[in-house]
Amino acid sequence: MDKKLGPEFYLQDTIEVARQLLGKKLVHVLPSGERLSGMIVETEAYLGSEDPACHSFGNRLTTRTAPMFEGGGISYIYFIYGMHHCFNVVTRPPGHPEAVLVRALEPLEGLDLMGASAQRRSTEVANGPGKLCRALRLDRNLNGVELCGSQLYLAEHRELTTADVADSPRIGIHYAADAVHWPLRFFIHNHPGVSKVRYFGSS
DNA sequence: ATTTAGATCCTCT
DNA sequence: GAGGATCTAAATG
Repeated sequence: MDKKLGPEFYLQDTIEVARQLLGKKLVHVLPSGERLSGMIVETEAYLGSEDPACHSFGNRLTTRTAPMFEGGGISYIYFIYGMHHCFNVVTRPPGHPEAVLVRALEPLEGLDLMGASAQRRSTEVANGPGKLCRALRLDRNLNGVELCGSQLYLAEHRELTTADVADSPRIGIHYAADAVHWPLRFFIHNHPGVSKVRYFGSS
């Protein structure tokens, strides 16, 4: 059925992975067997020790950042603002603590379980990093798990051309000095599932 | 339409 | 003890 991405995919350059994740499908199979999935429509690259916006800036190795120091192909999920989780895909070989934040999904399977309804359109239940974790039920129990497994994985879904992909500075990293302006956010141009941003226009 | 405030807790200094 | 890779609701112009 699903054509899973192989381990090699995750070892590539982080910016390359961030772009290529657009159009891919993220799948979470619950213990009950029910499937929650969505197409990735927005990502951000975090470039490790040289990136002031990255949790692993300056090779900061802590309990939280440890997954990023592992080899690419596992998850990095952290808890933030006292109530939200953020899901990342770890990239590159061991020792390069880099990752891609998945910021928004277009739900594909399990819409009812994600809280979609007539009132709440499916493109609004996972259009943000915290919201997508709630929709797919991703939390710290899934931190550091393999993304080629049967529980949580990524798969091919839609082929995109370079014309489908837009970029912008990353969101919510005002503390990150000059990196504030780096164009490391990628999203599918004109896709309704992309998160709403009130910085300067990027729809 | 845009801005502000509150929720809420884990991680690091 | 401070602040955060966020979200929602409520207040304001």
